[in-house]
Amino acid sequence: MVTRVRKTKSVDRILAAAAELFYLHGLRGVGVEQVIERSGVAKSTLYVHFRTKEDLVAEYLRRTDESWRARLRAAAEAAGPAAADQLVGVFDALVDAFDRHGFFGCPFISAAVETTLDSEARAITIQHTERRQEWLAELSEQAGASDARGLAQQIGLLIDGALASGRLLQDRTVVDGAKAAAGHLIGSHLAVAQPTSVI
Amino acid sequence: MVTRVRKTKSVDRILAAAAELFYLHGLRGVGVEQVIERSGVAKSTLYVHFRTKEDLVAEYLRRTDESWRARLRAAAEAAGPAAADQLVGVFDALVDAFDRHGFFGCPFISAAVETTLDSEARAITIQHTERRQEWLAELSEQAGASDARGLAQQIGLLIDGALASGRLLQDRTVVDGAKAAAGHLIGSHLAVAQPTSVI
DNA sequence: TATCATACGAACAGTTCTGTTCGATTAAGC
DNA sequence: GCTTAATCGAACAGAACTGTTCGTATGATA
Repeated sequence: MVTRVRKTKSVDRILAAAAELFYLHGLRGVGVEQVIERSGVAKSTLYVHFRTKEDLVAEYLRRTDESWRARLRAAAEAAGPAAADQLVGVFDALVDAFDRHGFFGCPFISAAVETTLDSEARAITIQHTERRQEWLAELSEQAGASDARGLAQQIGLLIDGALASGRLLQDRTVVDGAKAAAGHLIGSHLAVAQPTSVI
Repeated sequence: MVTRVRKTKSVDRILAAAAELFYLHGLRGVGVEQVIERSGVAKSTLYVHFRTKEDLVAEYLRRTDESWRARLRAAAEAAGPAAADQLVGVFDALVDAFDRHGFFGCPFISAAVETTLDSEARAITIQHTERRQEWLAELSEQAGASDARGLAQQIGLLIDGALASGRLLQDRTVVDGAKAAAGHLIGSHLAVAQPTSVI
């Protein structure tokens, strides 16, 4: 049992170090040497748990997929019961991320750039995006948008744009701008669905 | 004179090859060896014209800055004389880019991920974005937006989002979605400025 | 024809990176 | 106390990458 605990600790320390480093410097900007130094494990230990660096990257992305979508969901739910409010609330997750540790984008922006077309990493990244979009489309539908997938796509664009620009400019107003834009877009889509409200 | 021509040809061939390769595989995903193989020049020739790989990357980004902004401008002007139409027309540049050679994002999304904070490449990238935003803000002001910088920022988010998502998903509908979203956002901003039009 | 800049090509140095190997060590379970 | 699984550490192999060097070739100009 305790052996199990030790084993888990090693893997977790590796993945925690990898997450920090990959997040800051990108997938290709971090070598396994840096990961082992930061995590404090021996290189041979790392290669016991991960066959290649690619495997490590893939596992890192899998974990990040879940935690990142969980954060988006949590931010949405914190915005209240109305689906329209939740769609706007999603952006509070970006605000939080920015305030917590500067802003280096969600790791999937990096992954979209730094992975080859045929890699497992890219497959995971695409799946992450699709899951996110599916969820945003559900929310959009609950909010009463006539073109739920279209609204979801536009909100997704704002999220990705904020992550990319935020990383580059290190300017938190982009996140606020994204949130405001989302509000406008949701308003536009619902106005079409419920013509009574505006026109 | 002819020596000048030859010299220019070498540099241009190097930069053309670099542009293609960097665009497809990212800055860190391309080695100088690949650049010289593709351009057909000797390695020593490359290092005559560029002191380091970093210098090559910087020059590549400088040229791309100009050509990319020129394309955005051309697409905007092709949309007609009205500033509001031009703001929407900007996205036709993305449509064109997608149709021409698949879609791998503008190189500055890659550069935002793959450059270190203190690099010249990042400085050029930031400057590129600022110039683009300044221009978008001018257009927004001409269109009569009350918060021109705010509108420009939101349009910029859509552009960057489309570039990032488009690269990942290879789906051209994201560009159409971005364009539609821009239309909505411009409408919202102008509605505030000119209350007579909607409410 | 002599000169000068440009480019070539091929070898080489030095670093960094991924991945391997293996004997020594630690600690928990029986 | 013995066994077993996990870890360590340190060396090593092999590849890839950046950057250098230098003798040679080419071609335009004077």
